Amino acid sequence: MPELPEVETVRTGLSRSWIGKRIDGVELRREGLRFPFPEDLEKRLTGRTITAIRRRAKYLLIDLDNDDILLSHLGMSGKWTLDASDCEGKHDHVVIHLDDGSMSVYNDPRRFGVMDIYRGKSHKLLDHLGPEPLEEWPASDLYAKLQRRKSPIKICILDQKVVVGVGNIYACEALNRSHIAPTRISNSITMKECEVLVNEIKIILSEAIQVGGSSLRDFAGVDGTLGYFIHQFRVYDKEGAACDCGGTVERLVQGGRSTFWCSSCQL
DNA sequence: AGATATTCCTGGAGGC
DNA sequence: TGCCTCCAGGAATATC
Repeated sequence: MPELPEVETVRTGLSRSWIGKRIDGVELRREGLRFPFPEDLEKRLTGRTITAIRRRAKYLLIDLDNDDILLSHLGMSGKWTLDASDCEGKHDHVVIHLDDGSMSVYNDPRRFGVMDIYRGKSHKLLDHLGPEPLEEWPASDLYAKLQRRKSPIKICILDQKVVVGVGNIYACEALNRSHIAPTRISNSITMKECEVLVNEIKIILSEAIQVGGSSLRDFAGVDGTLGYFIHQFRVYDKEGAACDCGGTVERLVQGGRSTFWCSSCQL
């Protein structure tokens, strides 16, 4: 579900409520999500105070007062709810009880999410990740990576080794705004086009963060509020609709996933 | 190494 | 109403 703007929206929401709170209890309702939970997860969380919440790519990094880090990835359908009134939902997998008496609930129907705890600099899932698009990310870095590859550009920008945080929606939207066809083979993309694309990715992610991300089926902020960026979509899930240029939005499948684009203005 | 297909899982939508 | 198939915001893994 969540791409960088949605995860960032969750990070902000969790930060407001969690920082400075102590975890008084943890309930793990199943063995794990995408991967098994570490055996000592409950023990390592209980009694700890949350000191900060960071984001790396689409991962939430929850810093604890003993230098352990709780890692949470929302997968396609994961959702954190703060101040939850109940935790008996069918897919309520993890419940955290805080010292103010509140409950935070992690719900994830498809269970593609990840929950792990680690200490130190690196984690297996974070090791290979590419640059953060909203931090230092020069177009020359993207250009160099695209030169070495021979996949369609859409596939490349979804690859977290090339750049992190861009998922299917924002990949489609950024390519449309950049007037680059998703089918273009990566090593045919010029430096000039990389500059445009890097710029558009930065802009679209920033704009989406400003309005709380995009709410399609599952996504909502930690208090249930919806993200409004869906109203800014120009191509995503709009097959047959008119593009701004007067052309018609088309759909194709790349890497088993839907791509929406306009062949009139994306070349 | 890089490209591609497969895999995990549930639920909603649409066809009949 | 029910049953079926297809599709969904991710990304590790195996295979060539």
